[in-house]
Amino acid sequence: MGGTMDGTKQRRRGNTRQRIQEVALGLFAEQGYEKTSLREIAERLDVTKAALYYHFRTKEEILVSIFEDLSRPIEDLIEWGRRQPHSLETKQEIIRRYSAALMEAAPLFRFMQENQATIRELSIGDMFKTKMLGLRDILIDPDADLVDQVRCVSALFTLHAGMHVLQEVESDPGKRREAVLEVAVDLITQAHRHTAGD
Amino acid sequence: MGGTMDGTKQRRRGNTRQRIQEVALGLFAEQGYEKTSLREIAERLDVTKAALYYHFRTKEEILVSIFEDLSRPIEDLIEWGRRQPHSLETKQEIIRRYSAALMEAAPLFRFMQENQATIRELSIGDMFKTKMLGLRDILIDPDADLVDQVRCVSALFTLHAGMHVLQEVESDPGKRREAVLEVAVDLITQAHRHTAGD
Amino acid sequence: MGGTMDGTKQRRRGNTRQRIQEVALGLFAEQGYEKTSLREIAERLDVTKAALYYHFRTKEEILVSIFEDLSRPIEDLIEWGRRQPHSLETKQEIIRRYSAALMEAAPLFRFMQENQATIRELSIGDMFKTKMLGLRDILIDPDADLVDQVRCVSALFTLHAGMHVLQEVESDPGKRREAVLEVAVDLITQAHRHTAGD
Amino acid sequence: MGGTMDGTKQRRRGNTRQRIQEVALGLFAEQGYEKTSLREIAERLDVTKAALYYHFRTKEEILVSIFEDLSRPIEDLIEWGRRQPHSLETKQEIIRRYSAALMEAAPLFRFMQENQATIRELSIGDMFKTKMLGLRDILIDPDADLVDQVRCVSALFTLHAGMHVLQEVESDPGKRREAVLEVAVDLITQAHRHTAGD
DNA sequence: GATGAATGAGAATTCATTCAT
DNA sequence: GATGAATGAATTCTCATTCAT
Repeated sequence: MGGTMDGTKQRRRGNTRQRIQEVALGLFAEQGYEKTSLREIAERLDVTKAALYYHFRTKEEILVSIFEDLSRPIEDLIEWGRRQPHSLETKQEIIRRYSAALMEAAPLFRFMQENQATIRELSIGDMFKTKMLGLRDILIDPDADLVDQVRCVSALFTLHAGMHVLQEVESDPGKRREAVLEVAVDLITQAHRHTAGD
Repeated sequence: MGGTMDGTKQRRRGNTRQRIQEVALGLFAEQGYEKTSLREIAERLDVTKAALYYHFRTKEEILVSIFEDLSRPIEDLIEWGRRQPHSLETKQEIIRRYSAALMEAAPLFRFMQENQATIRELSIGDMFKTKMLGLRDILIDPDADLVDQVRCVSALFTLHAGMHVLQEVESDPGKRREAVLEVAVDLITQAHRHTAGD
Repeated sequence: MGGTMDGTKQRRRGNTRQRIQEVALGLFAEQGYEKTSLREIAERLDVTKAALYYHFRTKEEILVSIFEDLSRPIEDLIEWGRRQPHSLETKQEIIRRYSAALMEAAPLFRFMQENQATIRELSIGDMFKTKMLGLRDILIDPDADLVDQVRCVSALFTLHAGMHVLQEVESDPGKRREAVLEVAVDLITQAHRHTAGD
Repeated sequence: MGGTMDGTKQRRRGNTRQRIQEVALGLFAEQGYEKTSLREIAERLDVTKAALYYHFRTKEEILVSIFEDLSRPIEDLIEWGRRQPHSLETKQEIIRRYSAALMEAAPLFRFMQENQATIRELSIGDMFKTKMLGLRDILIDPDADLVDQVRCVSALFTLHAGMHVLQEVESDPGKRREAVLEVAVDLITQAHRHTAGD
């Protein structure tokens, strides 16, 4: 009251929307979407539930907005990939960039991996599926052997899952990521070679 | 069968517990654990909610009982694996048998994959984690390169995820499974060769 | 199974009804009537809920039967008191015998004291009230001063409540009872003297 | 009152919390705590059950809040008593004031007397016990004869119980209270005289 | 940009009770 | 003398959502 202003209350100005997204994503990733209530989100932000409704029309919209904001890099990547020749180099680069994008938005993707059942019912389920199919179409040659198609998918899964596993074996996330990346690139490469006869 | 009467109501006798498990697993896999209410399960069985509570003490107990019953083959497999030499042949056989076990209890494992966030909070989360670590300890050589360790984990993930993907590319589940299996075995084999110098 | 018989199962023969009453009273006194479920009673007896219904028609009937069985001495006491002259000696004797009767059926009376709200709604509420009025009519002279009437009621309450209090001050229940008895007799005596001018 | 509108719906504003407490206490006292459901309370207030949960987190919290609000005078009394000399006059005054305090919050204390079993399990059980022990410590001389200690406790019980009894004998609550008070003061006085040799 | 008060729908769970065997 | 299986009605409680202020 009076004074020059600073500190908690003031910093809040205008970025409540984003703070909601951050806190919500944190809780969604930690506990799951259904187990996270709006009350909990509001409490952690020290606002009322009604305040959330000023910024978002529904609970689902909070999630959708997070997804839209955080998945843009992946969208861009796919866009980029589409315009490249489907060469081995491109594929390898896609894998590398995809891995980087996953890391950037790690909580979101952890959430998506652990809440597939929920997501399937929600609108982002379709959005995500569409994106993944876009990726797949770049990586997978439609003429390829079924086994090689599986390899491509496996590469993708390896990236997705690799982030959260093996934490006891290797604690340095950088090294872990590198190893995961190597396996993924390897799988893609094998798949490509068989088909292209390269 | 035979005798004075049969039909729906009579056949029910004594197998309600199992019917609950079946229906519940179906719904859990389809909609997720939290989105499936006991009302829904009861309605589908044409009994009252209270009847469910005669057979199980909580909603969670229904899930736990399903898990315990259906995951026994995997437990047996791990037990078997532990007593074998950690040779390449053993590892390959483990992968093959594991794949078969996953298929046997496909709905359960689909459920587990799609509801990880839920499961993590529940008691079966720990049970499952323990089992997976048991499997990993058989497949992974502790001296192996980190990359090869990732390959082993990747093989496991490929099996898990492979069942539910690529349905548009190859509609025959048998062929799909074979392809998935080949990729997994391949990954395991690569990992083993590097380490064993075979 | 065959043999001479002994031990738990055999001893049960024919006295299940009574065992139900005992266990039920124990739980009713400990936790209250409403918080004690038939499931709990059955579990403690290692029989099924349905077995309780072989012996009693309702939950309330269990309580009623306990009350009827255990409050008979008090009924007898009142009967006896009615036929005596309403002299001081009689009143003192009534108090003494009543105190003894309360001790005999301590759990029942503890239960009744701590569950008055419940009992009021149940049929034993009326039974009990009738009995207490009977007692009162013997102890209280209708011509007596209001204050002396209160003294008589107070004597009764002192007996009822005195059993469960002062446990920290005096751990010997015998001494406690004696002290309580002395106060009660004293109150009755005062009340009688004033009225009778004795 | 003044302004454009009034009447039932408007008057409600802002005092719902208190109205819940009033209605709840009424029902708790009439029927007992367990037999009173939140549905009943809500219906009587013409709000939904959920509205109760906006104001109180649990059913128990409703009771606790009532207890805290209504038992403050007693707390104050004990505080006051602690600072006085433990003379006969103080003790008599305590009894008088305690009696007045009981009348002020009669429904609460009737409830507490008739639902002891319930209260024992709830958190207010301990709060109440602590208060009563505080009172006792003022009234009872630790060197006193056991019988005199009983007299003090008996005085307290007489006050508590006296309010609800003898309604058929004397219908004027004022006179009843006076008579009860006299007996209680008498008991305290006797106890004090013996010990102090006054 | 947010709050206070409330709702309607629904969740899991518990209970006394019933009845064919 | 007792059980196994089930029911119907109720209970406490939680949630996403709304809206006047």
